[in-house]
Amino acid sequence: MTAEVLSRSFFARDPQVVAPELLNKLLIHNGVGGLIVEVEAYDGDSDPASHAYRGRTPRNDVMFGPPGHLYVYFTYGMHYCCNTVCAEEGRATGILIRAIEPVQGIETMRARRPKAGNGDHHLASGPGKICQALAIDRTHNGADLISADSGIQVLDAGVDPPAHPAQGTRIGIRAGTELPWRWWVSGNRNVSRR
DNA sequence: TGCGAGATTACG
DNA sequence: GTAATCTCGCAA
Repeated sequence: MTAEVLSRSFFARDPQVVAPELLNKLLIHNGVGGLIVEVEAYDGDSDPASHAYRGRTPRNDVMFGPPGHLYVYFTYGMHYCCNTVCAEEGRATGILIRAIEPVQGIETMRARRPKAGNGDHHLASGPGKICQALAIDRTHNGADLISADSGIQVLDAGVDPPAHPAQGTRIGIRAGTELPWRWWVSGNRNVSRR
């Protein structure tokens, strides 16, 4: 399998452009990961659903930094969610990785997700589940996805994004609910809501 | 310094 | 339908 690290410039574009192109890319942490099959775009100070909507804070600081880094946040007292930072430095955008299709290290994922039951499509079919399955937490906030140092990378596995990804509104938000900034691989069983 | 809400998950 | 669980960010 060919697998090349994505370039910084791949991420240095509008999140609404990058998001559908992230579908079928490989998210890997230390040999454990899979194909991205569901994403949501968040567009900084123009997007009322974004954590950055009300300006820069310690929590959302990474989103204001250079593209190609990982923004990890903790929510509901128990879950981590991870995003890829996009656009130019100073503009706070992120793409929430909502679901992946397990490909590598599936047994490791299963051990980390004892509540997943049978079926690979329960291992990482949600943003909190991904971080459990890939062991991503706040220590990975700001990790560089281009450099290999962090152990977390987004790779081009040689699978093209879908020519016609499914698109709809984002999940779990109160504001900006009308914006159609969620994309997923149509029919994939790993998508968080089917 | 206090308090409300949260880009969720799992179980009843 | 709703409990679990804790951090952040704004208001006072």
